Amino acid sequence: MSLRHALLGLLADRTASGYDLLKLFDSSLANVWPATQSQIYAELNKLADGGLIKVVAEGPRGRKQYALTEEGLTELRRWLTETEPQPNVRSEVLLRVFFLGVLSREQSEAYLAGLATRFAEEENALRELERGIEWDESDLSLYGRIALEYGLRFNAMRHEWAEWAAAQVK
Amino acid sequence: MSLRHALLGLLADRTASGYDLLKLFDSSLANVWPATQSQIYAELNKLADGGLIKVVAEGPRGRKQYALTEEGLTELRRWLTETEPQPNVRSEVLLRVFFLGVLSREQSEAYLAGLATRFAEEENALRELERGIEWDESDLSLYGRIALEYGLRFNAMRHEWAEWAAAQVK
DNA sequence: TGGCGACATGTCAACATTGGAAGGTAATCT
DNA sequence: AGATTACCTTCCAATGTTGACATGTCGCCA
Repeated sequence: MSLRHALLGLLADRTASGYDLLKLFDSSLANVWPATQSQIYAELNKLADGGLIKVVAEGPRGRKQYALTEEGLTELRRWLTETEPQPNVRSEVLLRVFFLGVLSREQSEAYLAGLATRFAEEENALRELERGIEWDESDLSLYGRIALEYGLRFNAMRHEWAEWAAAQVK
Repeated sequence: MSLRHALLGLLADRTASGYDLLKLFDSSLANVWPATQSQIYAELNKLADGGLIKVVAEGPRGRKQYALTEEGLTELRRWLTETEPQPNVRSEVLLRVFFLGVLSREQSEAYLAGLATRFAEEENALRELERGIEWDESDLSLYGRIALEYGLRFNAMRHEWAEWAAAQVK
């Protein structure tokens, strides 16, 4: 379960409430590890119970500001250095490609061409996103940029692949 | 839920038992849409209840040979042409990269270099896989090759990206 | 003929994930 | 002052996913 480590990672940078974290997930982690509000609040309570994070301040409207504890930081480092990431494996797009045989060649080609367009659009959206972010000299900026570069290269690759695939089908 | 459509897709090619499908998932779909035995057998029963597939023969040891029905094929086509694939979004690798700031620069660089190696190895494993498959002129071969090409390009891209990222950190 | 490995299906508990409902407080705008 | 919007948390039902356990049959070969 990576959600707990995602929360620890965000709290390693700065303290935050569940509500803050929810927005962080929607902005910076939306394309990496999406999470819903129910999941986040539930996990925060578990982490607090387990002593990996703690409430450092209570604000208006029942706001609870969480901070990472020593144990939490240790656990985050342990996760990074001592556990293997499980390869990201499910791809609905690829699954569909597998079964294009049930459509006509024309339909398949159109499908793949549509994918190419979509990927190009996503690449552009990421470039927009990149421009909208104020990068500084922090670690989060450095690694955030590296993650974003991954997204850019990923979409460029998929774009080219889809065009190549459409040509193959033809 | 794509599992049901994965099953429909496999049955579009030929009839098969749950056991056959289980092995197909482990071989051809392992890197695209993994599924466990419990999931497969449960879903087959639901699909049969819903009339999307039907038992066409019973063999020894309680073996049930399933085939796609007209409704099943229609549903598979509908899924392909009329529904949007939800973008493949979770990446544990990328999530980890986001939080490399809690490690030292040396550790981070080593981590990224390790990724580069891993991706290169995966690319080689896919090439092995490619050689081991007997490609014919069927649709499944055509689209299977296209899917495999995706994997090859994907790993090449990740390999280069990880090397670039390691250099950035340095 | 006894045993082993492959074949074949079914069931269950636990956890992950989604989406929504519910309930409330503080700040801001008109 | 009243309405709206943003803030903030908790709970729940439904579904997806994993891994393990249970159960039994058939074919082969030593």
